[in-house]
Amino acid sequence: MAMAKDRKAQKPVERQADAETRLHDDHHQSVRLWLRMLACTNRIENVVRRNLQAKFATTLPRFDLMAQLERAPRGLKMSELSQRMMVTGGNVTGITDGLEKEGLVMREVDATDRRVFHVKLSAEGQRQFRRMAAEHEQWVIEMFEGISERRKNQLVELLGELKRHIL
Amino acid sequence: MAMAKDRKAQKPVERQADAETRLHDDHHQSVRLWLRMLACTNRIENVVRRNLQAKFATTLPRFDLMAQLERAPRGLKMSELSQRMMVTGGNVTGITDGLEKEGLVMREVDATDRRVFHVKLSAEGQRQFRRMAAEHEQWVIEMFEGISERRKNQLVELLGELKRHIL
DNA sequence: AAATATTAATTGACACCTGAAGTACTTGGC
DNA sequence: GCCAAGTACTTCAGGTGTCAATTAATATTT
Repeated sequence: MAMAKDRKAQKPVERQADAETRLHDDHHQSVRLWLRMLACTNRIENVVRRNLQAKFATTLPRFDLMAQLERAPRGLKMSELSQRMMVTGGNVTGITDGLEKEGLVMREVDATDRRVFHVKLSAEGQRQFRRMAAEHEQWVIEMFEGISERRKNQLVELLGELKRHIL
Repeated sequence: MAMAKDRKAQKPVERQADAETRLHDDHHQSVRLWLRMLACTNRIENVVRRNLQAKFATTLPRFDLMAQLERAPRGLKMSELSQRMMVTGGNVTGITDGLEKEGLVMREVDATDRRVFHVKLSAEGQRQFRRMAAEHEQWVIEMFEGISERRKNQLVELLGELKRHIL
């Protein structure tokens, strides 16, 4: 992706000795960081997606939704799912429809607010998710197994800070 | 080998729910790392996508394809685009169709092999891409601007190693 | 040269995802 | 009580993405 040629800073930046140089380098630095992160994510995501398809005939979004529900035995509202999965509401509706049709999740009406649904894993959904989750963990571990424990810790820490910063 | 939980007793502040919320305490560190990376990537991607839509009425895949072409003035084959964008060939066909219809790219036939196309940016495509790329760079820089230079360097380095390992 | 295999790109079926518009319900001010 | 504003979810159109099957051209084998 990306990268325009050098671009003069448009922000009022102090003209210290090497300010411009540092800013200039920073441009390339951030974009490079972003592209590299994106490349890593895409590769891992592709592997997980292909494995889910090949071994469980399911998809990443379905797995993701079920993973959210597994942590919330009392169920989650559609809006909560939407927020946690970082996707739009309309999307959650579609994925939930599919899973419900297959009997893996169910919508339960709220006692006091008839607009909201509480989505839960069915017994079958729980069984299936647990089988998938165990394998999923192995896939991820294998992909990261060339990286030392120490570096993984560094990455977790640095990405944690990044995550906090970008809100 | 268990991970250090960062459940700081300090802050009763509710954590923003996201992909990482699916974590159990006993999940492997690699899974934690993966989900955190995914969360960061998703957030940044969402910002870029929304900006591209709002300011240029275009999309991330289109931008991505044009970015690849801008770096290859002699053009790229469909298969090369597919490989560099890390998506399937069928997908590239669709995106290229759209851009071609809008006159931003063109397919040129190969002199010796009539199966291949060389996709190039049109003059208009170049103009438009350069405008977008400049802004895109700013968006990325702004999102990363809370992170120190040193940490960005560390991230670039660590992600580079990760990228090499997962092939 | 003819038959076969390989390669580049496209197509079609299906799932995902967004943004905007629509429906049903609840809430808060009067 | 009424009604406007807000909330929870769904629907719809359009672009993105996969895989598998197909078409067309080139390479290889015989």
